[in-house]
Amino acid sequence: MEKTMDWEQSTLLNELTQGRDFTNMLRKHLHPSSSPETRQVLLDKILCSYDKALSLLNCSGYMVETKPRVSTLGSPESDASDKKDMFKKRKTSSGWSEQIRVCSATSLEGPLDDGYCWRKYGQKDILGSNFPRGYYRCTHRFSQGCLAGKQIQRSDEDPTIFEVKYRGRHTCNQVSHLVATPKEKGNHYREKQQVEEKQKQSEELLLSFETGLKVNTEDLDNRENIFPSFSFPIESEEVQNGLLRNSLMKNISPAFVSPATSESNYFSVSAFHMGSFDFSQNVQTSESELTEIISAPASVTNSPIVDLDISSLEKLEFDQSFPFDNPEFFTNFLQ
DNA sequence: CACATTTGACCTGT
DNA sequence: ACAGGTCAAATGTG
Repeated sequence: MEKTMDWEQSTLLNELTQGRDFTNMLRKHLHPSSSPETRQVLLDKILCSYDKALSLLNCSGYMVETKPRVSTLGSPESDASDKKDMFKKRKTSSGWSEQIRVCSATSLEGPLDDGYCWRKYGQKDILGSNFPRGYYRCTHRFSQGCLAGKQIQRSDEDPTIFEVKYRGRHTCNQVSHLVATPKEKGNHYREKQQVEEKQKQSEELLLSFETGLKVNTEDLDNRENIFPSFSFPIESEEVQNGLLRNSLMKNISPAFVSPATSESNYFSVSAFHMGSFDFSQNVQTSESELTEIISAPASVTNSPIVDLDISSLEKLEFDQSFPFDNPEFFTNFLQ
């Protein structure tokens, strides 16, 4: 099996090379006779490549060597020595966001679906904790280079609460696949189940918005690590100045915002689609707002993801008066 | 068959 | 030495 370090370096190289190639292509399409659509597509691809490359550098938790190196993917001699290197170059063990507590009031099954496909790669008993901690990474880590990861651990004090930590951001396309297109291979059955499940959950979702989804965030000093994959479509001055924050944090219930990266709600799905505004780095949130304790009905926590038509959301451009807190909006949306 | 999960071993940082 | 994070072979699942 290939080693992480090699895979990351190879992916990084790949993304940068792609970015350069797309840039060259874009240059060829700069003359007026070329279609704007083509230029836009190329631009998107370039940005996408940069995003992935940056994710690899910043979010992976690994230091990337500067010296050029031929990919050793799959080569036999890479195994023993490279494995050592891999760990040597690992940065400190942090890099996880602060924990987000997700309450599952009646179910002990734990938070299930946050709209992303996770693959469990490990579990550890943690000293002083009654419950083991599960380690997950994005299913599309190897296919799409998505470096998002999360930890889930059941709370000692309240077993109905799950403490979730996130790392990295999603650069994969899984949500749209899950919603719109069938997979070419593999997961047919599971994904079909998920989609059907989500349709069933639409009604629950409505209820849950009215009931109030609640999430508790704790120890939020390190705010830039919170909501690592949370993105919004706009990058206006208003956003930078925190006006959007006000509209998001107050007009939308905080619960709607907080667990977006996490275990439960629709927002995480839409956020993924909505582009480039990095919530975690642009939103400054007051202590009181973030430490507010909230809890959720199990029906909500377990999987209130709904496959809304994100393009419609984009058209709304997140007007400040956008009626997120108005149940009618969702009623209309879900019909 | 192709995935995902489980779990003991291994590695790193403290 | 220990704890936390990850790997990878074995096993499970649809």
